[in-house]
Amino acid sequence: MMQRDYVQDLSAKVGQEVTLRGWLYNKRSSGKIQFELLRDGTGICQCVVVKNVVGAEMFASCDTISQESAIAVTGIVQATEKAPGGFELSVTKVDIMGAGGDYPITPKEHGVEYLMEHRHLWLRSQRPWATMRVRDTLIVAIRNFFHERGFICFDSPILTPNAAEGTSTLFETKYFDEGMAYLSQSGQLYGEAGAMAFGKVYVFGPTFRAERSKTKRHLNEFWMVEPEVAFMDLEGDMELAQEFVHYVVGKVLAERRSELSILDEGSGRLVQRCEQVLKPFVRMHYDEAAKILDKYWDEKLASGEELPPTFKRFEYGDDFGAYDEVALTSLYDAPVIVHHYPAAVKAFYMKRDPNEPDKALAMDVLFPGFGEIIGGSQREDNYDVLVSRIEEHGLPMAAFEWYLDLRRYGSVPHAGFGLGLERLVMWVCDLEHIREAIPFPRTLTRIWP
RNA sequence: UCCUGAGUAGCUCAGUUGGUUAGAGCAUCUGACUGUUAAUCAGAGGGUCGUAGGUUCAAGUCCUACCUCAGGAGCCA
Repeated sequence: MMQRDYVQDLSAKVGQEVTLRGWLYNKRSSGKIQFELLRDGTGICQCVVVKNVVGAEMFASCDTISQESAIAVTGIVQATEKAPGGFELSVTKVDIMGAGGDYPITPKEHGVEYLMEHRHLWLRSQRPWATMRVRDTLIVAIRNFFHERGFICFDSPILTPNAAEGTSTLFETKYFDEGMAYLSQSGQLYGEAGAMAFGKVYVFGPTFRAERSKTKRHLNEFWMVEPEVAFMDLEGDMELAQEFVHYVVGKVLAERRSELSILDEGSGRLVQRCEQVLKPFVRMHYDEAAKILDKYWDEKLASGEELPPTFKRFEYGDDFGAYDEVALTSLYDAPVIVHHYPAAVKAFYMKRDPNEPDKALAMDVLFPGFGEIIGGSQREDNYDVLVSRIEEHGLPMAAFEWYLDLRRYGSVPHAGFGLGLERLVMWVCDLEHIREAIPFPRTLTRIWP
């Protein structure tokens, strides 16, 4: 591979001549001196072009370079406080490799819709750049976390013959002569097969939901990581979820400080957010959470405070709505795990607590001021019970024959959870909308670019 | 699927009670400037006011329908 100089390595090359290759991010010119900001993917470097150093001809041609033109700049690395980032290049030579033309994203305000229409170019800008680097760190941390603990990566199919939970609306496509196939909405059931084969596995892949969701927390295509562990109960599941969050968010704090600083404009707010979730999680039974919410809404309603038109008062037995999750987590400084949800509002495969038959051994991890990031449960491991659950939910038994085999042959207690990658990226980066947490979002009204 | 709001220059927006030739900043082009930090300063070009219809002497502004998008709810991760 050819010798390359990158912006991120400049601190070790002060006084040396380097050639940076990248794109013109922005420039300022002042008659006989030009400041060109070169972006190479690893960072941004200010390049100083002085007329009587490079000569009138090269100076004039530099003056014509438009935003996002591809350039190779040669010069001496200088340390200076006047340059953003602390280093700049005293330019001796500039090669224009590809002209830029009228670049649609100018260094001024743009609306989100306009930026999304140019997402393929917007990714070059600072905020998406920082966000995607945080996302990358989270992905690597997720894989490392599981590998360090003896999990193996166990890919589930994306084309599946049936709905996993039988509830969500799925994308469908023709599958040769086999009828319809559906894009996977969860790898969990396959993960359970993996857990019985390998003990500890994690499924990490794209997930598809054809719901007509229209909120800032929903994508129709997103990435989900789903660990599944044999011989683990709900208690172990909650411990794993906490350890997992601490590990991956800890990696962001260790490796992506400068990206967080770009995202919060140097306020340090994002670091504080991350440190919040490194605390021990608050755990509470659904009944306790329900009591707290009852009191919370009673007081709110009594105070006469105006509530949003879509507000619906929580009642015991309900799953939590968006307002409930935000309300509950606002009372604590750390994530909250709610467990033992009413079985009626949860999926068929979740095991019920023998001591509280109307409650599922399920848990959700709720992040402060945000809501659900993780949902998990101990799975039903008894063959007869599982069969009757499938019947109760009106699901086609034949489709679950292979799944039932897992209970026919050496069934054991097991548990797991699912975490939406983009929800985590969104929370860590404090994004306004989840669509900024993935390179090319797929939402109800967007499948382009 | 339900509720709310918005569409005016390439982009972000202003546009009063309906009233002359629809404005600003940025971007683009021309010029000035040797330390700029979204550089600044002077000038120029740039518009079927989402679409269709209606009211009126007169519509960006009022009315009706439609289209598109955004925000919120539900569904969930």
